[in-house]
Amino acid sequence: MTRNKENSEERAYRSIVELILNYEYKPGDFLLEVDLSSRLNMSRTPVSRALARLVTEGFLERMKKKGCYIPLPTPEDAQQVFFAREAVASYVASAVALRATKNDIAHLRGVLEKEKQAFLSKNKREEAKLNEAFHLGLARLSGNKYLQSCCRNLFWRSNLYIFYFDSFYRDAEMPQLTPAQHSGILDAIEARDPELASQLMCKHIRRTYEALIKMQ
Amino acid sequence: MTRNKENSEERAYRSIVELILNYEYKPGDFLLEVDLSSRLNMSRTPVSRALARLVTEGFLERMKKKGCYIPLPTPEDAQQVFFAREAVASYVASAVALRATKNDIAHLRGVLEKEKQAFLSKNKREEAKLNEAFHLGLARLSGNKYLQSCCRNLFWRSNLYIFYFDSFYRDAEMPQLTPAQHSGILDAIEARDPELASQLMCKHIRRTYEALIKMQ
DNA sequence: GAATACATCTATGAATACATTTAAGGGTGA
DNA sequence: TCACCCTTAAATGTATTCATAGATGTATTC
Repeated sequence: MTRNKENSEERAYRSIVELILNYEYKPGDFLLEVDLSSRLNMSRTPVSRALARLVTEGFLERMKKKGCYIPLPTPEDAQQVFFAREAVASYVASAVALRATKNDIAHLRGVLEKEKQAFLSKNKREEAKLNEAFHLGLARLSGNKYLQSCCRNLFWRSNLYIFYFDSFYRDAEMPQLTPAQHSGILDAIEARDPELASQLMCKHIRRTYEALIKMQ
Repeated sequence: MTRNKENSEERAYRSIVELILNYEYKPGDFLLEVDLSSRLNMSRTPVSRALARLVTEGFLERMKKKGCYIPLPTPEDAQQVFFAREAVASYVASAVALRATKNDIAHLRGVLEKEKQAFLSKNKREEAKLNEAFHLGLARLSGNKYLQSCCRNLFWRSNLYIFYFDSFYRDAEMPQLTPAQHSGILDAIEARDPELASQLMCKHIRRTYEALIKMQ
């Protein structure tokens, strides 16, 4: 498989996400096209297109003639994001329980193993990455590209909250039972129990949400 | 409420959708930027951006350096789209059952009334429009902008199939129990029965899907 | 002193010119 | 005849330039 060279828009897209994930911008900050284009050594065009994509994906918001910005987290919005995630991710979990091969499951077990280690070593960045790998991995295994893209968008948006609160409450540990919960979901999938998998996923997301609002 | 002037990208977006809905393009056709820009009397820029948006929304697909095109319907893809719609729309229906006001319900009843009339007069274009109004109306009433946008994207994509098959099988009536099914869903919502509403929505979408594949 | 009209500034919106990629077609050699 | 490569044209990708909306500040008038 030849890895095809990515174009500027793609690079812009990835770079912008990376910048956000590295706390270079905080919610409410405007991501200005000229700033970004000079920062990324390219013209405004690909930057502008990348931003537009991030907006339609729900990762950013935009005010006309003002710019794109990282959405300000609000309790209502968080509630909506996590509720939507519950809806989609639980469906995904049940679908995966019906479809996943032994190989798929083994792969996810590997992710969970690394996640546990990251959790023990308190490597939050790595933890977040592996959390994403787990959830988006499941989405991929659903075999449904539409559910996958919904999941992806919702996951990112919800991660915004985790990132945001995490950065302001670094001391306050998220009550991190995440790896254990993930493990339970995967067990249900391995047992080919769609109902249980769906239910556990729902609970998992709800708990994450509840942990979040308690931190506030 | 001052109706704010829409910009070129927006106009391009709406025009392109309109062109597709009027069968000016068929699945597999490339929507070329230059063609569209001359057709819509604007430069390539807003057209290109509108197309990009339609692609990220899943309405169109793109081959690099070749163009954007209306996706070729395949049974597998149809299955995925409708399955995803089931997942999201059923959740929406249950949410609406818990939230809708008398006013909301009255509004939807109005839509259904018109839909019935359109059905009786065999005005397919109008029917499709009102079908959209019903489903996207529900999505809006879910009060969850994320579910709403998922619904919207999935609905449009699924409509592609309805449009496509409809245009090739104009004689073969879709076994149109749609208005009756919509009515049942709305009844369940009015009765504040989220479980039933969700279930009926699921069935409704599945039936639409099954009617579709039978036509093939 | 407040309100309104006007100027200005900044960032995006749009048009245009230029570069690059890639699919496709034709030619060539095995 | 088939496979491979080279050419080329067509469409997008990118840079640049110009236009414009929206916000903010400022002066003028009542």
